[in-house]
Amino acid sequence: MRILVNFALNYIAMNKCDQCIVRQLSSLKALNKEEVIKLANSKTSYSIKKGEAIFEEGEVTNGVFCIKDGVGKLSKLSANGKDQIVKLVKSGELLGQRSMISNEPANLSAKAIADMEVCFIPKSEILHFFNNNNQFSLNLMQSICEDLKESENDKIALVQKTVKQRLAETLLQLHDEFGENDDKTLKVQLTREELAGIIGTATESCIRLLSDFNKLELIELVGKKIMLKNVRALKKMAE
Amino acid sequence: MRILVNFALNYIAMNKCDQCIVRQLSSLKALNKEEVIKLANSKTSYSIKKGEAIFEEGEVTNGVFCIKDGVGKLSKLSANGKDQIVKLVKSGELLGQRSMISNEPANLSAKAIADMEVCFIPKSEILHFFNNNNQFSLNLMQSICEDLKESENDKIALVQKTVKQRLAETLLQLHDEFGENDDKTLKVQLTREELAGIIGTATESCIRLLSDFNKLELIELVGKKIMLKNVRALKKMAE
DNA sequence: ATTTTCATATGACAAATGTCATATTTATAG
DNA sequence: CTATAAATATGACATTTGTCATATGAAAAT
Repeated sequence: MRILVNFALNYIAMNKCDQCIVRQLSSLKALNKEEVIKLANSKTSYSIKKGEAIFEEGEVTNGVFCIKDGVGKLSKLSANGKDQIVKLVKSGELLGQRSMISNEPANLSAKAIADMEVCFIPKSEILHFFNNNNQFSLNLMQSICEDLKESENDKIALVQKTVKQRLAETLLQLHDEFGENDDKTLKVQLTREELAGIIGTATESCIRLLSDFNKLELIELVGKKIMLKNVRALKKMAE
Repeated sequence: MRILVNFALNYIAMNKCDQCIVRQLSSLKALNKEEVIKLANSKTSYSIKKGEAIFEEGEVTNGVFCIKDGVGKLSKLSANGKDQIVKLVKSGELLGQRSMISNEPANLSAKAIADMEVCFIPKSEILHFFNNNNQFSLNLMQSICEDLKESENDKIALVQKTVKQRLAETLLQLHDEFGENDDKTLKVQLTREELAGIIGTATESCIRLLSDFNKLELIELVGKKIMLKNVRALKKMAE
């Protein structure tokens, strides 16, 4: 009887995580059934409203966050009050891996750009998987390596490209990564300020260039939303 | 007899790597005696003259390089012929970890800034250690996380700080990381062009600012060498 | 020793970008 | 439904930084 109940409970627990998009897309895909059950029993779920923080710069998180749904930004506030966005994160990704591995407080703040559903996995679980599942540790490593490569390339783009080029590049990336709505506008809904934060420029410069792009018919501004009209020309501009 | 010879050979082999600075400072410190012997038997050593490349962007390296001695730069050439330096590396560090883990050709070129002594460790060895030694894999992971954090902070500095601030910051970092000669000048001997490549600006701008710093007595230019004269003021300027 | 080459230095100017002021539109609170 | 606040937009201007020209100094080659 006891065994049967445990089996049922585990079955329910596992299902919660086994079907999850994060399990399918992230390093967690390497976990076996047993590990997924362990995961399902130790995680806690949260809802985060647009604008709210998952964690702030300097906070000790002691675990990682799975993004089940929504979009978030990793950013750092500068002395002059500007928020430099380092990376956008979306469903299927993990958050807070770096600080956890380094044993350091978060270097960046994580905030929701669209309403989010996240799960928290305590550090002890992740380290257990890391030490007992080579494929998981390799996956985790590869995902951090991917972040590093992207960050290095961003760094180079910041120096070697103009703001105009970086805007064109970023619009294309947002389109690629997040897709478009039925009306062909970009699915990620960023304010001009946030977009400026990604390309690393002043909000006014960003708005001005969007206007220019609009006049050149590279894009169309539909209210606050942005529609890409000439992808080929944008690609050319980005180079 | 055979056993004795093997013992002697292993003893010699191990010594080669066991006493090495890279073994003491890098992720390799987690290796046990047996693993060090395995390492010593599979590595190959190279001398690299100042200016020469260890590997070039796009090359498949299939392993990592240990830096026994010297200083190198990781950089990427831009369309307009400028060399953006992403990171400096010095003795005790590993090189090419990211590409190896990601299974990708090198994203950056590695060149010697001062004559270097390096060892090459094949990928198969590193992966073997990664899969069989948890402390090693954790160390490797932490070192990549460290690179990621640094890269993200650099990215933010590029956007939020002026060229002047970045120059001040970089001079202080070079002093911290590489130390000074007997005559108090910076030990890393970079050309103005390379220094410009680190802070991400034009060579002329870099030279001009060094002149300004010189006039303000923040630094002193001793031929091509640089001596920090007012660290406090430089720190203030960097913020 | 002298020529040639390369790194450093500085001036003059142009281009890119940031800042501040101020509309105008859109969203939010009461 | 209006009042208020916030986001978007644009102009005018200042500042920073890059580019090109050219000079000077130092190192390398002949």
